[in-house]
Order: sequence, then C-alpha cells, then structure tokens
Amino acid sequence: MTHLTLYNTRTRAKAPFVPLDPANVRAYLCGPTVYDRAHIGNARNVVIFDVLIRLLRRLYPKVTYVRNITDVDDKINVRAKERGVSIEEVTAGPIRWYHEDMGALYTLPPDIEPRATAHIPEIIEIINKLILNGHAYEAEGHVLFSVSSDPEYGKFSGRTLDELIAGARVDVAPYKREAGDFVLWKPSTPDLPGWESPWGRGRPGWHIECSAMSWRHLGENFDIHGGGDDLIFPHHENEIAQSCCAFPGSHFANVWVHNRMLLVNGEKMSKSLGNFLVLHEVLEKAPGEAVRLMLMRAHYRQTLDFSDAGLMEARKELDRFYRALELHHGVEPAKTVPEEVMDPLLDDLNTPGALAGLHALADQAIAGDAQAAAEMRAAGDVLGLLNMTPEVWFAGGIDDAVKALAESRVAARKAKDFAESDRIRDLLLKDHGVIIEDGLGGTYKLRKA
RNA sequence: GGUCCGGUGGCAGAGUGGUGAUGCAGCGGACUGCAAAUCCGCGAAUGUGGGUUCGAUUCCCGCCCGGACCUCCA
Repeated sequence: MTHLTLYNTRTRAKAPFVPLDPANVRAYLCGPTVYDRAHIGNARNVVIFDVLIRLLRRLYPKVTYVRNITDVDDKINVRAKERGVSIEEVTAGPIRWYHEDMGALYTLPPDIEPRATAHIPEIIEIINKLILNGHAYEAEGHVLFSVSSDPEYGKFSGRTLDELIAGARVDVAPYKREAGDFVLWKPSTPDLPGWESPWGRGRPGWHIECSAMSWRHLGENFDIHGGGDDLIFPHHENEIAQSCCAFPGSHFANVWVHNRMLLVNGEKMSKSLGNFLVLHEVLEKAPGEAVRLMLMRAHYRQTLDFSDAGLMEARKELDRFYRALELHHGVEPAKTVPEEVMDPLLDDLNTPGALAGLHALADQAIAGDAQAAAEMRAAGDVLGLLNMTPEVWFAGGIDDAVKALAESRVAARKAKDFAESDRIRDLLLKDHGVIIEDGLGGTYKLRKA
C-alpha cells in the first residue's frame, strides 16, 4: 500500500485521501479550552492527530497544522470572577501546562496556534455575513444561528431537525425562534469580558471561534479537521453550518477524523466517578513515551481502556524496543519507514498494527540485523516513539551513589562472594528501584525497575 | 425513545470469505554462581441462533450483552 486511506465521518466510510493542494496539506484540530489541566482524553486526541501529521509530512512536501486555543468561554469567565482576575491571568497557566504536558508526550507543536481572543474581528465578520445571508438573527442582544435556514443542517451528525427539537434536554431560551438555534454572539454584563460589536458589547458563542480561526489560517476549504467524537454534535455540526452558510459554495473540511472516547480502568472517565485522569499526574507515574504508546495501542476509532496494567505493558514494550536498539549503538534512522509499519498506518492510522510491525523489526534487530534497527528508528520518527537513546531510557536519572554501589558489587562477584553480591543486588532493587543485569566478563548494566 | 459502535486466547488488541497478527502474562528448555535480559519451543480465542456460500470469525437477519452521542464534554 502506498496511499493514505482515512475514515471520513462525513461520509461514514474509508476513502483514499486526496489533498486539495498537494503542495500544502491543511489540517485543523480542535484544541483545548484553557481553564484547567489537560486530561488523558485530550492526550489521546492530540497523540493520534500527531501521528497523522507526522505521516502526512512523510507523504507531502508541506503540511500546515493548526490547533487553536479557546481562551474565552463561560468556564473561564467563572474562574476569573471567582478569583477576581482577568481571563488572561486564568488562561496563562493552563496554556503553559498544556504545552508542557503535550511536549512530554512528544507531540509536535502545531504550525499555527491561534487564540480565540485574537480573532474577534474575524468572528464578527462571519456573524455579519450570516445575518446578511439570512442564516442568523439578532434577539435581545444575542445573535443566533437559524438552523432551519440551512437545509444541510443535521446531515453531518446524522440527525433531523425534528429529532433535535424533540430531544432538546435543556430549557429553550425565550429569544430563540427554534429550539435548535444556537448562539453566535452573546451580550456581556460589565463584569464579564467583552468586545464591542454591531450588537453591543459581548463575546462569542462556543462554536464560532473554530470557524473563524480555520477560515483565517486555512481558508474556506481545507483538508482535514479532527477532534473527539463527542464533538461531532453539536460542535462540528455547528461549525459546518456557520462556515458553509457564511461562505456559499464552500464545503469547509474535506475529511473529518474523530477519535473515540477512552475509558479509565474500565469505566467512563467522569468527575462524578472520581476517575478523571489528569495527564500531568499520569506523567508522574510513567514516562511520557510509555503514556504515548499506551494511547496508540488501540485503533483510534475504538474505545481505549486506559488502565494501570496497560501502562505497565506499554513500558515493557518500550523496554524491548530499546533493548533491540542497544545492540546497534548510535544507528541512524533509515531513510524510509519500513512497510510493516507504514502499511498499517496508511490504512486509516492502524497504530496497533504498526506497533506489531515494530516488534517484528525488533526481533530482527535483536537477531543482529543493523538495518532493522535503522528501520526501527525511522518507524519511531513517524510514530513519535524511540525519542531517546537506550542509555537514557534504561538508566537516565540513576545517580552516582547508586552507580558506586553497583560498582562495589563487581569485586564481590570477582571474589565469588555471592552472598554479598546478591545482597547488593537486592539493595539496589529494594532501596533504589534499580535492576542490575550481569553481562559477560564481569560487565553489567543498570536499569530502572 | 432516536442514532451509531462493539462483543476475538488469562489480559490487551489487529487483520481476514479458505488452515486466526502482535504484546503482556503462563509453561518447558538453553544460557547464568543464582538472577535478569536474550534465544528455542508449548498451550490458549472469534457472544448466541439462523441465512447466503463449496467454505463465515469475516457478508445478511434475529437474540443476548456492553458502550457512545442526542445543546457548551477531546
């Protein structure tokens, strides 16, 4: 297989990926709303999209990857009010954490990381177009999108307007003409952040910022739009409605890539169950690369159960990969990604299949094949794995005192004082969490347990 | 209720209309002072009942079970 195939939520089918402009593939990922630490679900989303971006960069000369930051929303406003600070002060920390946490997972930064607050003029411009087109109306200081004005509305997420209205679970605001109408712009009271607009001082609704930022940075039409599958409705349905109605004749994103939600130890992650896994805390328990591999162990369109046991297995898999690389010290990455890894990835990002391919390469490398080791490095580049040397992976952070202790065991072994030798080995493991592996001729290696 | 997805060895998890990947765990052996790692080998699975077919885990239908979404959650 030499061509990338992706499942497209819009068509509910897999199809060969055909870029609008092969000289510049344009992709957009719905980024974080920055009011708190990122959780493990955010991480899956970003890691999967990262693999897609890395793969696209192997296939096309240029890829423009845009991932927004939503830095104005009601949750942010609530926190700002609670603390008596500006929304900038609320979002600064979460933005920094987000970059740190995603960096720890070896995800590449986006080429452009636009912020909602820096795109208010674009937001206002789109809303203006929608009003002029008859797709939006003003009511009591709000501007609302009229879903019945868009015959395409609901098609993306596979629902009808009747269903939407019948199924509405929330109280319908009195100023809405129809229950399904959603807010594009809402008024701000003096104590809330706001921007001047033709409809008075206010702030954007939830969905409009993605329409504005993708338009500004990628154009009316672009190639790929990603996100968690919980965003299919209403967020993406509404983005499509806004953008396509504001720019008649456009189709917005060509291909929609949605990852499934994940479970935590078999249960849905939710605050009420108390199993909400904050990425930062997971990273304290396991190396970032192990967390990343764990997130790639299931296909992105399958439910993934993020368990402690799975995390440990992910670490052991990496141990095996690095052991294979250790035998071929300093090997450079091969120029091309071997097909046993590339083919599964080209088939709708089959990361478990790619990992199986990586294990097959590890078998060969362990058997002495240096080319296989070089190919492992190339595969690691596209998967975002094997980012360090085996030495750092196994022994990084082991301090000198522990190393000296291990060294003291050499003499004991040489004198065949195995009681002492074993005592030191136990000590290393129990007190310092370090495993010692003996090699030939009195050599040994240390690794973190 | 509506829409959609899934049920594969002990666990995790792919693929496939024709003797079911891969990893972890387990078992036997080699190696080792003993371990660890590595190597060789072993056992072990397609929820259930029908249908289509020469042949179904794969396609179709029913049933059972689990999950997701249905207005601010990635």
